[in-house]
Amino acid sequence: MMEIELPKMHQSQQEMELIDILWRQDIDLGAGREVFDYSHRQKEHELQRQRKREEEERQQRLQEEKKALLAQLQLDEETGEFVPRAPPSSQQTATPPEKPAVFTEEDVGTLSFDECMQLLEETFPLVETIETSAPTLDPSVLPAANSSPVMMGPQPSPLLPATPPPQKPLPDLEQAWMELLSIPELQQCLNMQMGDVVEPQGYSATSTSPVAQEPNYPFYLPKMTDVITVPAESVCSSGYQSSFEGAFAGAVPADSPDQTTLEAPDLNGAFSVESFCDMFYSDLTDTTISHGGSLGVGGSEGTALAELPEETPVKPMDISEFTLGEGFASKKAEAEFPDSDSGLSLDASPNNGSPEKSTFGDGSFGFSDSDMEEMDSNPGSTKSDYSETFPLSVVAESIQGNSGTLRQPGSSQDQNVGHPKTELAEDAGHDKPPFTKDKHRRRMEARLSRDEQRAKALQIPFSVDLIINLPVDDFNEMMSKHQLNEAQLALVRDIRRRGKNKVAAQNCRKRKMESIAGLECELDSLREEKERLLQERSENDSNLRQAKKELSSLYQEVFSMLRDEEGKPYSPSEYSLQQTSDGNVYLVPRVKQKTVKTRGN
DNA sequence: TAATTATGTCATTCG
DNA sequence: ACCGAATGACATAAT
Repeated sequence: MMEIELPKMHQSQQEMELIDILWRQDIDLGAGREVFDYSHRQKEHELQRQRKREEEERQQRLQEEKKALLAQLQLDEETGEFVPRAPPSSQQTATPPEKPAVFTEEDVGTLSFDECMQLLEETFPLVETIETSAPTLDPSVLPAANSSPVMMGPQPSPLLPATPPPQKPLPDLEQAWMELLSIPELQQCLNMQMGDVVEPQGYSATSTSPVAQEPNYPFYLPKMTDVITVPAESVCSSGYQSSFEGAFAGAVPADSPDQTTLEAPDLNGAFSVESFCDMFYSDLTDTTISHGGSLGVGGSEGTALAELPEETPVKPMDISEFTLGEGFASKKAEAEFPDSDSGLSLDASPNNGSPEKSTFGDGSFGFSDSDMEEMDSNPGSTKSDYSETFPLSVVAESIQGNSGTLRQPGSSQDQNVGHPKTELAEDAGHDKPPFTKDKHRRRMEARLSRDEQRAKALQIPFSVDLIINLPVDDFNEMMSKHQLNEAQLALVRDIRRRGKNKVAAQNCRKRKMESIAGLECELDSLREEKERLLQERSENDSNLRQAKKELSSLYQEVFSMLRDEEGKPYSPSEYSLQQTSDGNVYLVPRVKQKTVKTRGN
């Protein structure tokens, strides 16, 4: 997108690096590096071809050797780190050797790959051994489930189940496999290898390192450049094959109907990436999804596989995304924000002319902050220009911090791995409007970095963060150390003011919300108290009524017991009983107010 | 398309 | 008087 133009505009090394980063992200979208730097890419292609050839040769040698003696394969592979790597170009080839490489490195004392192979050969007839590869998949799952939890790794599991059922039902082979598996040593060997294979992938999926592409070869960690250079096909193959090949070299080939008769070594060499992918995906598409593994997702888009390789190398984190195919576009978007840091490029419109920006970038101090504002406010063009002009992010100082946070989007991808299915479903749907949320994010990011853009435009030598967060003294000191023109000073002051005010506004709103929440809470408590008091009052009223009632009955009882000198009862209308503070009760005439002392307490 | 929400910014006030 | 924080009001973008 926007970034594409950058290289042309800025040739500084730093920017080139940034471009690289962007490209890695954009690669997901399907943007070829050539877009950014054609010559560079060509070089990479050449390198790739060379590597491919080398690896192919190596693989051939290995195969021959393997035929002769598997044991040697181990040694060879270990010595040659690239052997495992071979899969990228001709993925298949590496499969058998890979196991040994991984296995042998870590397990010296345990059963060697060669031994395992021998066991297999013993168990199965020569020709079938190869065919068994397909059935192997089925059994492969079993051992994993039984003994090693590692097997549960997202990638292997989906693969395994997918291949076996559709390809070939070979009951005999399965039985044989079961028998083989029953051998504890073999189990151990397989498990370990699976573990090796799976774990790295799982790890890689989350990590940003390119390793993800090459899960099978933990030792082989291609540099970013290497990864990029790897041809799309090679990557694709490596990504997938490596995942299970390590565990069951023969399995994959077996899937392909044509190659059933081939021997394991041949298979490796003969296998073309495309065929492999086709076979694989055709199967996977149906079955894998349930696994939720990244691979399963990929299955949805079998056709896209060819494209995968290109994109995958750049994005280490998601093997799962392979399958997405179209979904890549969306992923691109995600990836973009992260790095695009300023995310300025987001709004970039095709129309945007870079030239104007260049003037900007030159640091035309002419425009003040207010001017900048106007430009920002300007709907399409100006803003986009901005973004284009400084897509790469802010000042070098701030870059690190920002980029760190921004890259977390990578984490988002990681999440994708976690929930590939949903993501994929969404992504796969639309190629053209790949991201709505992305847009939002981008804009948000662009917004955040507005001041950063301005700072970049005026070539402010400080990071925005620094400008905003530095204590007054330090800030003044920093300013004094640099000679800034008026526009720069004004901008720095504005940035600091706005930045602080922004934080203050956020705090203020936060406080306000908290205050509201507190008031609501207080309101609730007051309501509760009111309720309680009302209930209490009603209880008191009822008690009071009861007391009055009892008192009245007592009064009447006492009063009725009183008699005058003649032994007649007093009339309640003429007398009443009253108790004084001292506790004495008197019979008081109601009218005359004449008191007669009846008795004392 | 209008209403709502979130956020940034400015102007002003307060300590 | 100055500075920074706090806050009301407004603008803008997104939902």
